[in-house]
Order: sequence, then structure tokens, then C-alpha cells
Amino acid sequence: MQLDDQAYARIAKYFQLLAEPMRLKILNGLRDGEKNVSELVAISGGTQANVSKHLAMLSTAKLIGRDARGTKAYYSIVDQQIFDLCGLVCGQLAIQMSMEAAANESFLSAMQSNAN
Amino acid sequence: MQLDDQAYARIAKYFQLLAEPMRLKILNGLRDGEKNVSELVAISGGTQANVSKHLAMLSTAKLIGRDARGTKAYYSIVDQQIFDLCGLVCGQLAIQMSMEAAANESFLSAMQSNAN
DNA sequence: TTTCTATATAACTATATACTCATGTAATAT
DNA sequence: ATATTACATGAGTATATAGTTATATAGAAA
Repeated sequence: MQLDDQAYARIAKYFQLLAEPMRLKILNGLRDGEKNVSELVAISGGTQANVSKHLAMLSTAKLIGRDARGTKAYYSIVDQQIFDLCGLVCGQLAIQMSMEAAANESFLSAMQSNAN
Repeated sequence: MQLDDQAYARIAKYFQLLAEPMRLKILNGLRDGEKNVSELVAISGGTQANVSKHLAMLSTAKLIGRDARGTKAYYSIVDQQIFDLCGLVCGQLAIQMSMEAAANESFLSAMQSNAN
């Protein structure tokens, strides 16, 4: 596969969006359906300002959709395939960890029991 | 899937490794087998110092393996599944772009003709 | 209108990191 | 031994970005 610099930049930017624990937490919070900002603040444990910023980033990049209803803003996953990405990474990390230390077996088994 | 903060951090760090155009270029350069640093410098168009640093990062994270032979160091992909990740993202971006502008069709068709 | 609730955003700080330049190190060749 | 080739790495700079604090905006309720 031959890609030009712009394509690499774009792919990198996409991965960058997934390279933040808080954003992953937010995306995971949206796994079972749309939620408003307050709910996501509660789930993530972040501040309202920070969660709003991350939501704006994800929304601008079209990873999530925004639907303002009344005084609330509901966000939702646009494409469920995004969880396939996370799943692949989790699988990779689980393999790494299983090769590293037996002490981390709890994580591995948690991964496996939660496989899609 | 319930994940603790450490798990989110680890997943985020993994994505972070893929969130750099030069590293993606290097990984893509390793797609068809191991290459030494000089070859990767030529392929990527980066400086030797910079490429070496990125290789060190990827190697430390066990995304690539290192094999020193004589005065050269050969790097190779550890798990080909990493290209599945990139493939998913490419697919996502292709969808986005196809919905955006017809002017970008060249990228889309390049993606499709290069599908695994 | 005034107030309250929900969300967005600007200004700022702190930190991370990509890159360059210069240098170190190690294997090989002369 | 000296030189050369291949690679790694430290120092320094510039930039990006995550987070906080404070404030703005907008709908709903009193």
C-alpha cells in the first residue's frame, strides 16, 4: 500500500483521537447508546469543561454525533467499528501482558470474558 | 466492558504509538519484511537520528523486533495484526472522505484497490 | 424578567513529544 | 592502529495538547 504524506497525517490524526484515556473512557461510555454531557461527566469522572472539550474534538472528527435536545446535548457513536479498533488493541495488550507476568493474569481473563 | 484507569492508559499509549505519520510510514515500510535502519531512512525520507528514535520507541513497546547483525540493525513487525488496525482506520477515513467531497475520490479508489 | 440548569469556550499553565544537531559507540575494513 | 560505516542517544528547541478556572450562552422554569 503506497500512501502519500497527507494520508499518513490523516491516519495519524485519527489514532491521536484514540490516544487519550479520557476520550477512550467517554467512547466506552457511549458503547450502549447515546448519553448527554452530564451523564458522561459522571461516568468518566472528569470535569464538565474537560469532557465537553473532548466531546467537541470527537464530534468535530465525526467519531461521535451530537444531538441537542432542549438544554441537553446527546452524543452517540457514529460507527460501532471503532470498538473493533479498541478490541484489537486490547487483544494485543493482553497477549503482551500474558507473555510478561503471571501476576497480570486477572487483566487477561477480564479481557477474554468480555470479548464481543 | 469495564476497564480501570491503568487499562485505559495502556490502550491510549498503544494508540499514541500509531499517532505519528513517520512511525506509520516506518511500520508500513516493514510490511513486506525486515529492514535495517538505513533502508528505513531512505524509505521514510526522515533523518537517521529521527528514524532511530522512532524505531527505539516502537521496539521498546514491542511493536517491532530488533535484530542486530554485524554493524546493522534489522527491524521487523512482531504482529501483523497491527495492519488490521491501520486498515480499519483507512476504511473509516475512506468512508468519511467519500461522504465529504468528490474531489477526493482518488484517495478512496487507491484505498480500495489496495485492500487486503 | 430573573433564575437555574446544561453546555460550550476562552485564557492560561503544565507537560509531552517530535525534531535537529552534535556526539557517542560498536563493528568492520584498510 | 586508524578510518569508515551504521546506529544510538543526549541536549536543546519548538509545538501541541490535556487540564483547570472562569466566563459565556442558551433553554427552561418561576
